[in-house]
This record gives sequence, structure tokens and C-alpha cells, in this order.
Amino acid sequence: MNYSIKSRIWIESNGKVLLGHGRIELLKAIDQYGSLSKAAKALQLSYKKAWQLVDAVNKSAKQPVTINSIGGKNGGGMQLTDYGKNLIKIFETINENCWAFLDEQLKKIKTF
Amino acid sequence: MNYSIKSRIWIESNGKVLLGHGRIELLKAIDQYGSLSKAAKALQLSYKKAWQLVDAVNKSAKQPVTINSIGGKNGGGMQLTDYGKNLIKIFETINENCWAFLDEQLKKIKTF
DNA sequence: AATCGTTATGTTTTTACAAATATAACGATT
DNA sequence: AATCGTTATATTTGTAAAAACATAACGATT
Repeated sequence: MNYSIKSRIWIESNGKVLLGHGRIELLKAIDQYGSLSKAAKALQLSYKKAWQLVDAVNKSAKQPVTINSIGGKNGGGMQLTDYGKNLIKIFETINENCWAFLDEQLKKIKTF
Repeated sequence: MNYSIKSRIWIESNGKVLLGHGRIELLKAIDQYGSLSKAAKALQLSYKKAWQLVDAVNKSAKQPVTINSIGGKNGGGMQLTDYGKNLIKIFETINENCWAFLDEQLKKIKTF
């Protein structure tokens, strides 16, 4: 039995993607760096692509996920809201539970 | 709460994709029509793409998933082996269980 | 008002992938 | 041996997504 089972989950809001693996990684990097441009660089993502992703998340979410500031002493920055941090937590918990569930399902299959 | 949770699962064999949603749909269509070309047409898939998918499945699976015949009275055809039919059953069962599990997980979240 | 590093956005170029096209191989049937 | 509808495979073309490039807007600081 060299077969293994993998999965990707995502959360939708009104039929549109709210959060998937890539967006979660981006939000975590924003939280880490306090800057979208730095987060994009760390993930080897173009700034524009990263901005579009964050914009899409904020437009689909029920509450803002980031706080964006332009200009100022360090040019500005981007932080996560508490709501955003909570979304990450929920997503990752469900994702890990899903992995465990699938591994268990595979174990139940005797032969193939 | 208009959030919903979706998923895609796939089975890997030695680190390579064996079966995912698209391949399962294709195998089911082959089973239905007894022909790869007809199955491809039904799924609005180019014959070549369909053939490559089936070829990849057969190369990754531990046992052949299809029986292919070339030439003959009706030009040939493609059937599923019992092993192939069994793989479909297993995949779909686990997939449905996964959906139910994720819906349940989402219900557990009180507010967001 | 000049500078700085950031967010925000438009425009162009590249690239990866899908689709389309073409053709060979096959074997039962006639 | 000619035909037929299929599987098998190579080559070309098209297209949509990604990347690259460019520039505007912003506001605290100097």
C-alpha cells in the first residue's frame, strides 16, 4: 500500500473563494512582517498579485481582515485585524482535522 | 453565516497523482461509453488530454485500470478493469465522507 | 517642498498550458 | 486490399494566467 491521500480545503463566502491555502500563507506572512510588500517578497509573489489576493479576501469577508496604511514615517504598512487572525486559526484547525480524518479513512480500506 | 467549506481530495501513488476529481469523472465516462473518444467528447475534453490522463493513471496504479483495444470491428474501445471500478468506488466514498466531515466541522464554529 | 518606503493601480510582456490539427497504427469485416 | 472507427502520438496554434514593468498616491519627517 503505497497509496496516500491528500486534500485541499477552502472557505467560500456567497459562492466566491474567501480563503484557501495560498491566501492563508499570505495572511500569515503579512502578520509576520507588518507589510504587504515584504510578505510578497518572502513568498516570491509579485506585489500586484499579493495585493489582489488581499483585496479579494477583504471584499468577500464579513469583516475587514487587514488594516492598511499608506504614507507616513515608514511609508505605511499592513496589519491583520483580530478577525483576520481568527480566520487563520479556524482554517488551519479544520485543515489539520481534515488530514487526520482522511488518513483514518484510508486505513479502513483493507486491500487496494 | 454565509460561509461554506469546500474540498478537493486526491490519491497519490509514490508521490505522483493517481486519482483526482477530473480523472474520476473521465473513468466513469469511459465505463459508461466503452470508448475513450466518446468519453472525451462527453466531457468536452480533447482526445489527447483524455488519453494522457488515462495513461498517467495506468502508469501510477498498482494494477491496470483500463483494458484498451485497437482496431477490430468497431475500431476498438476501452473498458475499465474490476480494479478500476473499485478505485472509483473507494474514491467517491471517501470524498463524500470528507464533505460530511467538513460540514460538521464548520457547524462547530459558533461565530465568524 | 523634497524625500522615503509603502500601498494602489494601469500597461505591457512572457510563459505555461490547453486546444486544435495532423497522421500513424491497428485489426475485424467486407 | 480497402474501409472503418478507434487508440496512440507528434506538431502546431491559441489563449488565459502570471510576471514584469511603470507610475501614481499617500503622509510623516526633515
